[in-house]
Amino acid sequence: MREPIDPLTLLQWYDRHARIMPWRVSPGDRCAGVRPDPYRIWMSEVMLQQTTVAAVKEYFVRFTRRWPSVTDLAAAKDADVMGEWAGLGYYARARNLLKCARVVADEYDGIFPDTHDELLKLPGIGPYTAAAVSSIAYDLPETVLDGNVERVMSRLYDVHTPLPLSKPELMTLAQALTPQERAGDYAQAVMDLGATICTPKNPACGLCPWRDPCKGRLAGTHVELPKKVPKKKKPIRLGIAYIARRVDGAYLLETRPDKGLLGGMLGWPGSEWIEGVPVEAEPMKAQWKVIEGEARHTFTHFHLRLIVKTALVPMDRSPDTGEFMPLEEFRPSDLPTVMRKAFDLATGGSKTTSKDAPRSRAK
DNA sequence: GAAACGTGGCG
DNA sequence: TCGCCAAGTTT
Repeated sequence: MREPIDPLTLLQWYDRHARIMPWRVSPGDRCAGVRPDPYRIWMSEVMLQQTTVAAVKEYFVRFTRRWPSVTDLAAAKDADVMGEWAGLGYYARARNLLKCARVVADEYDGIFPDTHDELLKLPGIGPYTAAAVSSIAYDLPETVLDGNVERVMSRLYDVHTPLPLSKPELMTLAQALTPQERAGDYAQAVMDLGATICTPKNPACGLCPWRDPCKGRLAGTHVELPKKVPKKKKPIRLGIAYIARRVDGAYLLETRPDKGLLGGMLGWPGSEWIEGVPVEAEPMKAQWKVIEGEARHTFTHFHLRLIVKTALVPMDRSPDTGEFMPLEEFRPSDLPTVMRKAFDLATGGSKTTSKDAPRSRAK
């Protein structure tokens, strides 16, 4: 061991190579005394849970423009927050985001707590996010252990124990490296390293500030680390979605229950999604017509093939399930992606991806 | 500890 | 087409 693994080496790399993000205070500005806004750090960290930076950026800008402070967010309507989150996935995050904002506004005077333990009590904040907010927003020497840090530590110390069994060991190693000074920049630096240099495939070891002391690279095993327990294969489920349009243009929609898949989101009424043949579940009496093709979508633990049926219904008939939403209140972008795919199939392939179009009237 | 929980990009 | 992966948390 000729050369110790030094956090300062990484900080120097970060000073030159830090990525620019809408929520980030660059190391230069940080040095000049600029402090990050804990509200923005918290929001970015929740959005970044299991989600790529590229996907998050747009949502982050949109959310913080619409709700600039935690008290603004706490006062928002549930449906507005869920609609704004639509498309980002893992919708329990949006429900917990709002819950957390209301707790911070009501019980913490609108100020996020700074300690790991206190942050951990808040909805939607687990060990990673608590450490991220504590270190990045408040510069306390907490250690973040996300997928990037797991990969970097596994390679740096040539850990062959598979995840998630190796987590405690990786945490110990990561904590030992965490500096007392510049803890926030250091946390972001390890994650930037993992995201841009120490990548899952084709790591750019030639550019790595920790190239020389890296035990995995020395052993030649780095590319196969971290080891992971094999994943299960995804079954295929089938379902039917019903898209009813009233003659005045209103669509029949339902708000899904808070628990479970797509909880709290807007969606088309439909059958259960099961591995066998789905049972018809028409939300109202009508001339239902099958649309040719199917909407395909993959969730975390199953593939879905969704048959879509449509109907045009008169004004004087009420549904058994769901409610008609006036055309001027309906934005396809408020739907989770699978529901938007069903809508696109029903309306003839025109893609509806933009959140830019405002509701034609607010009320 | 295991399973549930979304989505899009990439090889 | 398909599996892997991305700044995890909750139950």
